[in-house]
Amino acid sequence: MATPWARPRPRESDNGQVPAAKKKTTTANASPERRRELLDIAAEVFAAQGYNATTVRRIADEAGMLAGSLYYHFDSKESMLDEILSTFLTELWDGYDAVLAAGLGPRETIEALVTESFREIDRHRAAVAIYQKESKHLADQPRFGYLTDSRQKFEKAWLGTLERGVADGVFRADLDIRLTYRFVRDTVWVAASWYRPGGQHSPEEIARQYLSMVLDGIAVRE
Amino acid sequence: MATPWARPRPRESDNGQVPAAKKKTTTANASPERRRELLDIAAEVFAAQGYNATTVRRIADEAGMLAGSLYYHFDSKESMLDEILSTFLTELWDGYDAVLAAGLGPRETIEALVTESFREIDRHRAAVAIYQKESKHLADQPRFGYLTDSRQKFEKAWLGTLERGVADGVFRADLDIRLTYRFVRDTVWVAASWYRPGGQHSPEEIARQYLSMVLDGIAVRE
Amino acid sequence: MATPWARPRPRESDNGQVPAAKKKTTTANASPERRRELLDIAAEVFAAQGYNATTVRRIADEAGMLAGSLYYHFDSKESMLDEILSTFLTELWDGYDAVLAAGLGPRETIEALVTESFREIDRHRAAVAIYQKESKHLADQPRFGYLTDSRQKFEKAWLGTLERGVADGVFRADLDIRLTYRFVRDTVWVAASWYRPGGQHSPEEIARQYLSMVLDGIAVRE
Amino acid sequence: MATPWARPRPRESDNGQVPAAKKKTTTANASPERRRELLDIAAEVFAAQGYNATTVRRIADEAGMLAGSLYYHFDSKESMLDEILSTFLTELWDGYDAVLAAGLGPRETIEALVTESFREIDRHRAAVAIYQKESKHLADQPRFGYLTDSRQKFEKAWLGTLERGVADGVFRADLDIRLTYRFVRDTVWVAASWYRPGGQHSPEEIARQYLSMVLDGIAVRE
DNA sequence: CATGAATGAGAATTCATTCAT
DNA sequence: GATGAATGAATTCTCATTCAT
Repeated sequence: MATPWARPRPRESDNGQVPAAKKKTTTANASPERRRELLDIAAEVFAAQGYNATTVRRIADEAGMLAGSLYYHFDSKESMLDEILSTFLTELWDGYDAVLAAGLGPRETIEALVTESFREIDRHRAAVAIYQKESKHLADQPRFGYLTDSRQKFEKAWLGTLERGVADGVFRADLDIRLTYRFVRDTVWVAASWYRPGGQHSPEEIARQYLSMVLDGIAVRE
Repeated sequence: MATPWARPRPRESDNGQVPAAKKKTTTANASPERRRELLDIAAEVFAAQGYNATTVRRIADEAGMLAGSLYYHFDSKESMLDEILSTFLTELWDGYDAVLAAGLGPRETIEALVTESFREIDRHRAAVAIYQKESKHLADQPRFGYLTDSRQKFEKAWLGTLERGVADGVFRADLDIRLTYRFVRDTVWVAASWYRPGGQHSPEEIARQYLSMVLDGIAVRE
Repeated sequence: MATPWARPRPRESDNGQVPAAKKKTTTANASPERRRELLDIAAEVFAAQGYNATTVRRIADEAGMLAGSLYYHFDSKESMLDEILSTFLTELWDGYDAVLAAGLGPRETIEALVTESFREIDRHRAAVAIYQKESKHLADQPRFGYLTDSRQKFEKAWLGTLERGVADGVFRADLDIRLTYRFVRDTVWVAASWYRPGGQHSPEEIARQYLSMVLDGIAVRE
Repeated sequence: MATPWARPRPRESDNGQVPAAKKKTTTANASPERRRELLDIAAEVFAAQGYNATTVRRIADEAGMLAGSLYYHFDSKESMLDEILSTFLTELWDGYDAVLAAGLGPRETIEALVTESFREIDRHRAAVAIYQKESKHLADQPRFGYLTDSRQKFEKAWLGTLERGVADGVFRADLDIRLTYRFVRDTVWVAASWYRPGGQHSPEEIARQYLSMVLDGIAVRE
């Protein structure tokens, strides 16, 4: 499902009237499966070493090919990063939008968003880790403007839900609401830095424990 | 005060057997104040752009000198990073050790550690941000082994306190203790990514709100 | 008809001693018409962008195929260039030789050569443009030695005619004869840089005007 | 003297309000003499091999340094080309403008322009040769827009003078005036391809002979 | 202390070319 | 005949670092 914040990134056909021969046949010829494979490899390395510290050669090594060969599939190192992040965000918003459209109460919405977030971390661990580390400075570049768009929509969704919860009396009113927002937000996403798919806890189980802490605190109630 | 985890980092000579002689006597002559100034500038840029993405020229520009001139003050870009991080950790542990030596109860210890952490974030924002972003992959290098040491000591302090709290019945026993540890740890440190010194809340005030959330949760108690 | 200056350019085997065997039987199987088409396309692109700046992919794009597919028809990019130039020169010399064999007077010979030249420009505009831009540095390579041969034969024909004209008293004797040669030669060939076939003037008309200027000058005779 | 067509290419200081440290200290630090030296070398190689076919390493070799070292002096290979061409055009127009401002008759203006052109060829042989070979396709790029500007101003000056000459009855009226323009223009500039400074003829002498041919033709007047 | 001019080891990227299908 | 996927060498450019002045 198309989400409004995701800029349309033309992949295959850009033309329509262009004199045929002009389209840059360069990139994106390859089969989607191979692209996916290579992007998964790249994401893993980016997440582990950081985007800048990752050489194209390293990715190619990991994929069992030569550095130059990657350019048959992708325009540039940056476009790999781009595709990794935008694919992740598209799927994330597919999930979030479904949650937000469900018309749940504030507490249930927060619960559902947290759970959905851990599911995304489970599915896109590498992309999430990259997002955490790189999004801030990438957002400056026009190409990655959608990161800013997403961040804003994200804030609106979470902050709005928290405010609704305070208004409804289900969340404490004595907290700085923006501080609370950051607390909840970070609480969830930082998990990407240590989470390993296939561990002993399912994403849902982790979500449950996190929610328990965030909602009820870690102190024993006297 | 020297802390046990901080390995003695020789500035000039790293060897141990070669008396001296050939060493490039160049570095580290400069006045300590100038060093501090330059390191502060470097830390700011490292934090903003990431260590790898930061060029030595950029730092020099910011300091109003030419890239080569930095090498009068420092051996290398890496040694700047090293000094920034180790200085920060030394001060952090000065504070933590004082807290841990005070013999407080588990809840009070957690409160004191969180408060101390926000004070460190206030004082070393840039260094903390760098630490967050870079420490994981730096820890591989022998030179930055102290990062691993610190991390372990850190885990022992926090995790131990939490366990003591569970045993004492002041923290909930129904939570996965390691998950809880990560939750609290991340909750505090991630703040460095958005915290700006001189904002409307003092570190102590932020600590209080965070503690309130972490300990009691954000949901209203019925 | 084979012209003496055109070295016999073996297509398949360039050696002379190795019988055959290992040769990549690939190339030059294609139908002559397809070859021609592709060479015309290539010539157009070479002329427009320069040989070096032209990628094999660009040519393939323009021909509606993939870069690799060109290698079914040609050994290499260089061999395309080679064939374009040698074909042009072969035809040029067919024309020139006919003129030179006609036994005309110096002035009529010059007129006929100029006219023939404009006809060649009309027919091989792209090849002429390529020749102008690239021949000087290509001439170094053994493969393109025939460019040097052609240039020398060319000089002999034109310079000789001019000298004969001076001796006969139909051309001015007060001019540096080599300077005059270059003047006339360039005067004709540079036209390839702006000439467009199918324009308002026929090659013969352009030749007439050029000749009028070259022979009589642009100033009004008092 | 500043000429209107020459876009102002900021060299040293771009700022004024920019936060100081931001200015890209990268390039153009070097002493003007060294820059000149290197540009002269580069121009020579560009002229001989073509811009595209010239590697940065080749230039560096010729200059006795490593390829990377060139980047202390220049931003890029392209910026070298840019500086070579714009310097040449600036000087050319200094000369042309002086001629055009002198208020001479059409014939004398043409004579002066031709003479000035040969002087420029004498002084900037390499730049002229580069201009001839590369200007057409460079003109597309915005960075080299001034080439188009110059070409237009050039055409206006020469074509206008020719038209004035026809009107005044000093040039023949029976010639296609645009054809004549190209004839004269090319006649002069193509000389750059064979001219070698320090040869047996001075630029003025060559100009005189060329003018004699262009104005009076090469045929003996009966 | 700082500058100016380099070095040299990569880095990303390009491109002609190959070859199995 | 043509495609898809690679290779591998070359190219431009970057940057930490050095060092004589």
